[in-house]
Amino acid sequence: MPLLLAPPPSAARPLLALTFGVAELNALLRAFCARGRVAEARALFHRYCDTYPPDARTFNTLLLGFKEAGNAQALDLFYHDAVLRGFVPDSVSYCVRMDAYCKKGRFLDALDLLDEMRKRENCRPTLQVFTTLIYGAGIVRNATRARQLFDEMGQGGVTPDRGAHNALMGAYVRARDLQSGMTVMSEMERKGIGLDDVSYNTMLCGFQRIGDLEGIWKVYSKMVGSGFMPRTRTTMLLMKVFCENARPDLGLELWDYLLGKGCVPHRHALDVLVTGLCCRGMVLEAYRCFREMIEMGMTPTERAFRVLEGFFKRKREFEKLEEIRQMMKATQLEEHQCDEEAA
DNA sequence: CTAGGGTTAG
Repeated sequence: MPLLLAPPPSAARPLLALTFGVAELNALLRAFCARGRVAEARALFHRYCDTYPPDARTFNTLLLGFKEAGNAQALDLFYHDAVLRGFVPDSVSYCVRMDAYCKKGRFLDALDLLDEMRKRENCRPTLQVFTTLIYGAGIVRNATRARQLFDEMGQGGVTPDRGAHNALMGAYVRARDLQSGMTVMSEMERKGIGLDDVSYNTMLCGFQRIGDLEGIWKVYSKMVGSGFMPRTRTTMLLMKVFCENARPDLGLELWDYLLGKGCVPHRHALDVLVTGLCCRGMVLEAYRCFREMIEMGMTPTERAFRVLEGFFKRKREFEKLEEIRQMMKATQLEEHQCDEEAA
């Protein structure tokens, strides 16, 4: 769709002229960038930059837009053009550019920017800047450098937070040093920095990749022990690992844990669990979970239904077969009614 | 909502 550039609010409409300024322009640019329409954002910028003199936020918003679009080249072009217009980059500008480089594996280029920003009066490396670089070191599998940056941050008076620890942990995991990753995790606990879904997911992913079920179990036990509620991604990872390694009993345990906490697992978690349980002959347990999902007011996927249906047929459990068919029909009907009410 | 940390292997 072609971009329609409306003329700026004219003097004949003073109310609009008063309420639209650089802050509104920035919000507009952000809205376009957030939808991946950064080219249009840039066009808007060029169209209005004379009417509403841009501030640092304007430039940084566009830099961020290019970064999120994965377009490091356009980002560089825009950046240098902005500098020619008199833009003075701040910590945020540097951070965004560094992150764009890091995500492209250009860690050394990002480090050059660190040197450059240190020479400037108006900015210092911030928590986000260090975290970005630690992450960047991890991308190029340089865990040693990641650690150095982490220590350097503390010496520079910037206290590493949960995100910085997670970035360091991720760097160790990428470098296949799971042991050091676990040490970081313990450090976080010792310092009273709570672990979050990113922390758990980082380590679990690492152990999964090298096929270390013991490691998975260690992290999982830690998670359950502290009463943490995993988010969808982590739940799915655990469910798959358990069920695909002939341990649907552990998957069932996870299921019960989540329900015990009042959490409603994702529908696909049930797919994996039902399949895993049925394949190990635990059809009644699969049926129980299927029922529980319906009792929570959710409709299992067609896939979960088909799997369970198939096993009941095979076992000639015609009563149960009929029961789940009815349950499925009832919830689908209910959903339909909800849709209609919403419409 | 102007910035950082997780997903993916062959």
